[in-house]
Amino acid sequence: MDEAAQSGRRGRASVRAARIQDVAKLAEVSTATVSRALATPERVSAEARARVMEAIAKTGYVPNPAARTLRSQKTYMVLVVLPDLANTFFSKILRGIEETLFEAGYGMIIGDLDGSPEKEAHFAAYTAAGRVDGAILLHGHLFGQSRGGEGAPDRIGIPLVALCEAIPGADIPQIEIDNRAAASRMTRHLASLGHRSIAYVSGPAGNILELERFLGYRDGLEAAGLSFDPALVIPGDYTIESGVAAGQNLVARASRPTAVFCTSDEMAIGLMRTLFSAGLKVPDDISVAGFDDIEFAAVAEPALTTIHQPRRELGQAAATALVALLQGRPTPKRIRLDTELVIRDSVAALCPMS
Amino acid sequence: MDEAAQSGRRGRASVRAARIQDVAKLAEVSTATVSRALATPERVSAEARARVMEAIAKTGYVPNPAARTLRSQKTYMVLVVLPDLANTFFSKILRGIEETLFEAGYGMIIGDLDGSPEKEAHFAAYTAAGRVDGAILLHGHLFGQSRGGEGAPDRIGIPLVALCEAIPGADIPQIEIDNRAAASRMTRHLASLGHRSIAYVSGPAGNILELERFLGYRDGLEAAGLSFDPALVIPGDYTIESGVAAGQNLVARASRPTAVFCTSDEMAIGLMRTLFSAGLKVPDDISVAGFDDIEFAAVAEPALTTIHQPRRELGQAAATALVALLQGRPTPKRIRLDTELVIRDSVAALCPMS
DNA sequence: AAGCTTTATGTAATCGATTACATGCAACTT
DNA sequence: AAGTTGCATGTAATCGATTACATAAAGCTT
Repeated sequence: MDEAAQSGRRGRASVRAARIQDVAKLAEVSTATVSRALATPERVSAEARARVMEAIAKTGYVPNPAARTLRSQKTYMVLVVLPDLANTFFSKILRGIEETLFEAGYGMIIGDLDGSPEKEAHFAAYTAAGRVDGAILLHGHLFGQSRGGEGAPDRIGIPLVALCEAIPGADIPQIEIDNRAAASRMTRHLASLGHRSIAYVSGPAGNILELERFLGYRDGLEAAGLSFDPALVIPGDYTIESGVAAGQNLVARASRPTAVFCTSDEMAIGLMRTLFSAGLKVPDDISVAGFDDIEFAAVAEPALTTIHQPRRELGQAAATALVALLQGRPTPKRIRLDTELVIRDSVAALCPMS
Repeated sequence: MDEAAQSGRRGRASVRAARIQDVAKLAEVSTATVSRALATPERVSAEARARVMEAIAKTGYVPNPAARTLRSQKTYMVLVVLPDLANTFFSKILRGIEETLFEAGYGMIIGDLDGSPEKEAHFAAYTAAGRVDGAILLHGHLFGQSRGGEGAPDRIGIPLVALCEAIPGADIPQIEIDNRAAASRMTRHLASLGHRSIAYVSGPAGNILELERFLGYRDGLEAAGLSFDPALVIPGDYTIESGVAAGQNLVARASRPTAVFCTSDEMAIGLMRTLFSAGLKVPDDISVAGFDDIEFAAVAEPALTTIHQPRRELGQAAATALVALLQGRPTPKRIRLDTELVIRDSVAALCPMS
């Protein structure tokens, strides 16, 4: 049952990878010296180092990660857990994470929950099994424990960082934007254009982001001297489909709000779709605002007024914090990056006549 | 320099993970029996197995992947290399891959080239270092060798599968759609609606997908009795931005085609954006077709006529093929999945008057 | 010059699993 | 009853690195 023979590849790529022993023999030093030449070059004489490097180049030696991990108990791998990879909001965040981790010598494993929380257990096992040195969590809670609960100990035992969705009660660094302030800002922007009836399309119930943004929406209403009307809150879950559904909800109403604040661009785009199909015009008949500033926001028709999140920077900040933790350095418990109100064409001043 | 003490976590999560020895001791068997109870249960007596299982449950034992890999030379990890994670086209493919790999007991590492081919070397090192058992390549060529070149041996030495972008001359399974036929189909569809001047927004030069689709475009023209006009080919690279640029190109022209076939939905959406900004109406003034059928295609304004690719199924098929390879089973060299022409609102019949 | 430090290197234990080989015992054959 | 076969299990080698400890040589101190 020789694999190489069986697959008919013998003699091709089946040359065994070089081991540290091969390098040591070629350089006429011990394996310890080879290892040191790579990890702590200053502790090896210049000539020995040169011979080792030459031997490495000649053999094409690459340290075996499994052996290295087994001995040093370090995987140089980080797990990134996110709720939905298909959500374009995350891709640029991942970029930021990946590039920062890469520079620090870490690889990245992506754990896509794909909307099914059961999968979380699967990825929690990754950490438990020691497959990764640390994890960045974008999905709003810790492994194992369903939710907060007075200082429950994190049974994971590896450094964690929460990104975007702050985890209440967890004693780990949190990297986020000020969702509440941003939502308030957008609500006030709409109000400042004369809108007095501003609907709100929410995120998933119980979601921390949603909580914050909802509070911001209410803050904004209050600051503008508008009263809160529960009938203007339409449930959503950040997906295009829920935006479409919210649009249908809106279209079916006898009296409609003049502006709609969707807490994700996906929902805003889905919602606009429904409005168009119903013959309504944006922003003439109704203004629509989004949140996130994904790539498609700028090219939507009409171009979407939204809140810009520094996605790449968020990823970088989270990765930087995690690497600090992994290297035993301290890191701030809470990092907040600034958002920006991006004014495009989907929101217009309310015509006094309507 | 005790890490646990330093980070102040001692006594919390710093309980050492259970090893196979701990389980063996508790179950009063040897480590070999524990290992066998997990890998080949039928070779262990029922009672021993029961004791082992109980001990595993009690200790929460999870085999150390590094140790397992070191000994068995299997990582149970697969690398997926793709050109651009931010391209929404890939996310559902990844889903299909991930779910299939997961069922087969494999994990997935994502290698995002992020538009910079240099990164390929980085991920090639993953395979060389034995971090993964196999790889799925979505970026159109093999590692190391820049391009084809008469039967160059794959120096990687691990099973590979090409997905979406067939790799010419490579002796590995290819999973794809019939890009040529699909492009031809769309071109004929446009022609059948009376369009005689059909522009083509291309993918990146040299890209295999692009090659195929371009051939399909020409097939379609020919089938419709239309002659090919090089002036109607506008360069693109599948991104929104290049679609925007293609739109500007179009707008600037004195005489415009009546239909534009964009070889990605992203480009189609970007292009429509530019047309709107220039005061043109889709599909009244000009018809626009896409390719891929990403999520946003259905909610674009107007909804995009495009080619639907079975993305999840493509991912599943690729993963299935790779797993077969990894397990020494044969797998077909070429798998082609069907596409579908999705007719929405961005393409209209040409008004004879114009 | 004896003793101490520093520097460079080698030897071998170690990480935690898998698995080839050995062993003991029961069941079966003739 | 002796020999054969097969099953369940244990012993120990092995994967390929890192690193604690040992050692040797060179440089310093007084």
